[in-house]
Amino acid sequence: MPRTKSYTSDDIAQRALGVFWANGYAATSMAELVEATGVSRKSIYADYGGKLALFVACFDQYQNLVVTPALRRLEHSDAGLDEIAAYFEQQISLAEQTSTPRPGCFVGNSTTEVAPHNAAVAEKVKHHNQRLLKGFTTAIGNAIRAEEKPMHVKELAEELVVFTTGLWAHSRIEPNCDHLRKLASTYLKNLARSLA
Amino acid sequence: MPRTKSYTSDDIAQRALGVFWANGYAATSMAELVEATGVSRKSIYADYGGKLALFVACFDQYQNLVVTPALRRLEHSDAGLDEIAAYFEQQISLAEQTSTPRPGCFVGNSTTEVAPHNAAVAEKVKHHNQRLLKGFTTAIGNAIRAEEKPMHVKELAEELVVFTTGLWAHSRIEPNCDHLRKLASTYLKNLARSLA
DNA sequence: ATTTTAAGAGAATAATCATTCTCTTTCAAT
DNA sequence: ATTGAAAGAGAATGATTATTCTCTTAAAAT
Repeated sequence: MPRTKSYTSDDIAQRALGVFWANGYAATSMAELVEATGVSRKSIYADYGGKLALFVACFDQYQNLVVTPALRRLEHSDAGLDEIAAYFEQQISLAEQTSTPRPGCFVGNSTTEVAPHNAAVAEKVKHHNQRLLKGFTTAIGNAIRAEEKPMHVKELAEELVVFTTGLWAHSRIEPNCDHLRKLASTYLKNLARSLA
Repeated sequence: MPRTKSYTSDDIAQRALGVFWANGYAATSMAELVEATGVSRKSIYADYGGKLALFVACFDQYQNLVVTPALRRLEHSDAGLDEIAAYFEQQISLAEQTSTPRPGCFVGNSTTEVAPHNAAVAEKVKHHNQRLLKGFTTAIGNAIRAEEKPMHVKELAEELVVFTTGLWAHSRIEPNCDHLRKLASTYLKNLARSLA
């Protein structure tokens, strides 16, 4: 009778994510993916059909493995500025485990490298940004005292998404993670001041 | 006697810049460069030796053709927040002449796509960011009234550099330039408020 | 007009992969 | 032990594309 599979498609994508994240799409070869996943070309092609499809699947893995854990505290209805800070700290401490050139944010990298050429990737990028925006919006909304006017919460959250994109881009070539921490905390400090 | 050259090396790089900027490094072929520059392979290779060297040369062209004009007002010793706004407006109105996927910022794109793999490009990126930082630092410094404490001018300027990087990344996939304008003006409005 | 070098056109070359194919090996169920 | 699908190893295949080469054309100076 048939031998049972020793790994799932997700296993492949999880391991492929690490390579794509570190090197980008174009600079990652199938040979590297075979090596990094420990799975033969035959099986990769059987499960995904090709390099691009595998890359797209990595977005879901990135959400599961990186984004969801990082947003764990932020994605509660009572989250506030501390939970935004926790998101930054989580991602920076992750970056700290690598050295320059750091991987940065898989989504941010794909925004410039792949999304302009590929609709499926562009869609995933948009979805990620909306997820981030939603978390930031909740947190900033909660940080405003109820008796205050609603201000422009959505606007401030959008600003923060843009800043975040820039921060992870800088993280690629910034060797000093404490500098990244400083950038994040200064931004949040000023944000808090503007809400007071 | 010898025929004189009908174009300079800079002519080649200027035109190549447009292609690299729109498509990125990897997705630009020599065939496209030959077509876009109107210069034969022979001459491109004679002047630059290869695709990567040409790409690196495009950084200087980007400075000359795009960055320097955009920073014209900002790079005066008496520039202030209005001159920062002028930089944003200049770049956004440039973006407005294209449609999504927009080219974004040539330097920002290279930060994620090429700089991690290439030291020469990483150096150019760093240089550009320092140029931007210097202009922002001057402008923010001038915007603080003399009788105020010096605050953290450098820090605020660094924040703004990060935000700027993020903004141009977003510009790649944001169809609505007025939205980019809003993001920039809101940031500056809050910055002004924090200086008051 | 002739010479001389610049520059082009575009055909070869070569290298680099993504993808496919062939041939084994492995393992689980009988 | 045998069988049958699951994977693997890694050799072809094919496409793409950077780079080089050959041959021709163009124009400027004499």
